[in-house]
Amino acid sequence: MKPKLTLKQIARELDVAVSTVSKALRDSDEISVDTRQKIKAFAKLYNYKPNNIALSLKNRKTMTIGVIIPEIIHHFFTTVISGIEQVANKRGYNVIICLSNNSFDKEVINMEMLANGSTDGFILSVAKETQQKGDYQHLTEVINQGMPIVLFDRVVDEIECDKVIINDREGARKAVQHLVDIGCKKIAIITTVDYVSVGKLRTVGYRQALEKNSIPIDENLILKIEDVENSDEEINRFLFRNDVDGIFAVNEQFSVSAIRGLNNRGLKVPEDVSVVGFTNGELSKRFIPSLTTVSQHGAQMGAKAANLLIDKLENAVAGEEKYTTEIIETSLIERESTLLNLPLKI
Amino acid sequence: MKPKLTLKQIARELDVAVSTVSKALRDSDEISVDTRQKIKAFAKLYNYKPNNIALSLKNRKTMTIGVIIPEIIHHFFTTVISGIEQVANKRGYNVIICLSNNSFDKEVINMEMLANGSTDGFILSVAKETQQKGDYQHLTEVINQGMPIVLFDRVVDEIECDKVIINDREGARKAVQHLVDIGCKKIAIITTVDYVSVGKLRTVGYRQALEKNSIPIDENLILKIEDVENSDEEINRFLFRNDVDGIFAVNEQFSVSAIRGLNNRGLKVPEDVSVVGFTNGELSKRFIPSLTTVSQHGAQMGAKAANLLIDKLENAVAGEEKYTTEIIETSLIERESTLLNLPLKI
DNA sequence: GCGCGAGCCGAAATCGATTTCGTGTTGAAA
DNA sequence: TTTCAACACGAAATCGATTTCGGCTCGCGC
Repeated sequence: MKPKLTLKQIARELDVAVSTVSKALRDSDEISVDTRQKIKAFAKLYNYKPNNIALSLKNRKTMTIGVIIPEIIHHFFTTVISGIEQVANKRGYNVIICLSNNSFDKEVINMEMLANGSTDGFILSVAKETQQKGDYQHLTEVINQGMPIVLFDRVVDEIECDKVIINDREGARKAVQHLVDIGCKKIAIITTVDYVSVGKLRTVGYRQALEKNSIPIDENLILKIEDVENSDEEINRFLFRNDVDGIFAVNEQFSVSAIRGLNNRGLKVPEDVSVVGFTNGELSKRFIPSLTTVSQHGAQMGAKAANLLIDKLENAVAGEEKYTTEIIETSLIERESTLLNLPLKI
Repeated sequence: MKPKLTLKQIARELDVAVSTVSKALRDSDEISVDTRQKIKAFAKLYNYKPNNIALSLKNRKTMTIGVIIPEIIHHFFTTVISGIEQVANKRGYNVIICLSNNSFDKEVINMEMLANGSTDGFILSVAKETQQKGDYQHLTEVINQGMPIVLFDRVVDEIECDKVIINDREGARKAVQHLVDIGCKKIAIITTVDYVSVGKLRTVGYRQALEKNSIPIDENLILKIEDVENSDEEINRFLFRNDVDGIFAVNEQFSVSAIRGLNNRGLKVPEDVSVVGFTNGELSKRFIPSLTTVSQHGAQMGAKAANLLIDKLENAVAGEEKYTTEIIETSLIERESTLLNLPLKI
């Protein structure tokens, strides 16, 4: 077990000064070619790598970005992470990921932990509890310290910073329009409570689509799930007391719960009822029937967020006060859950 | 935008020495109670937080652990991460996550990036390409530098270090035994190529279970998928040329592909064929029929790995050379895909 | 009144690297 | 021979915090 090689050790070994070694390794022409080659050869031989911590301290930047997400269970977030990772690594940055588990406290703790020198900036999607609470002090504090933040997906209007969101309202509108197009008359929505920003927006899109097609909105057909853990029974009861021919569900879980509920009632998808979901995850692709769904292009979102953040980091002085909000458009992926009598496809 | 507060600034502001401030904040009795209170009050007021980078440099430890996983798509890995995160945070450590995307090169690059001071140790599951290549230099090098490593799931026998694995062979055996118990006679396995360690072990478990029950092993019923991306057609063809009444698939993807293939042939699960999968993910829980599956207890695995690593970090001098291999037992979760005529349940 | 010890505090080294500035040597030009 | 520039390299400050060690002041005892 050899402890790691430092500049000082190289200097001692070669009987030169530390500064000489440093300069030689960075190819400064202040150092003679001879000495440079000798030092570089030595360094290569013993596999010298500069200590990142020392560099971070000296340069006052860490070259890492912190990502905080509510949960990793949702496939959507994993795709976003992939996007962030790709861009960050390409541009020379590391990525630290922390989970808030949708807890306000853990979100705050994580941010504090990372803000004290560990990262140069943040990419985050706020916890459900944080949205409910409406307390964004930890965000403003970090921003005030001069750390750039990029919010994505679950964003906060009150905070001024770069944001990347998907067009939830329009995505929902497209989904419902698709249901209308294939002939559905009684379309239900299974959504979340309103304080979850994306759920709210998708509900708005649902209403707009119906209005546009002059379909009266039946408030009984709007199901807002409060307790996500036990959504199954609630959805089941909902489907037993309402007759529908189309369902728009704002996530994968609700979609399959709906299908199961319909099955319980003896109804089949897509023969009796058509279903459109949100989030193009494994579940949607592989379910039987495979799910027509609104794809959020998570990787693209992550890439965008990373680019925004790094741009800000590297032009810290230049364009100070301009914040942008990027909107990622969705696309509807048609699959079996809204098709009749078509050959199976994935 | 106020730049962050440092000890030096506090010292200047209060007209004392830097060392006094430092000691006061750490409650050293070298400093009078008066001064201590004054300094602490000031620090609290201006929300002073020590710079982690400086601490890392000084203490020669970063209090963060690096996690490198092949892919985040598999739900299994996300559960492991949750387990790691929980333990690490509880014990005061940060977690950096990097993805290798199953690429050998990216795995090496990530490790080098993190090894130079960013982390105190690693938890990793090696990339598929790395297992295929059999090149583990990057691992030995890091270990030689005195950095502890914990390998999990896809481990490498040639490397001496702590390991956490699940009992793949036994898990597979249980799964196949279950198929035998419910009356299956012709049981197929859909598995991976042999260089993926876990796939190989699960195949061994399959063989053992059959032998134990005196069922002759039909090599035609062993399907090794090479091209995971396009496994669907291969599985489909396999099911058209073989008559089976039970299928053991080594991951979720293969399970649902199999069910789809059976449906294509007009066979139903579980009425005509029973299916057992591996990995207790969202897909298994929510699929219709929901999948009987071998649960790997990923969170438990991650927690174990994190504890092993941190133990090693904190007893660096004491127990140097003792490496343990923890085995996480699996459990079989019975669901609809192996049940006949039972009420739906999740 | 002097000395000694306790109580408080400050200077400086340290972690590992970069960078500015200074210094010594050499050569050539005057 | 003197002087000055170019060249090669070294010393030291710096980033932010900790910690050792040394020193000052005051009070108390003799």
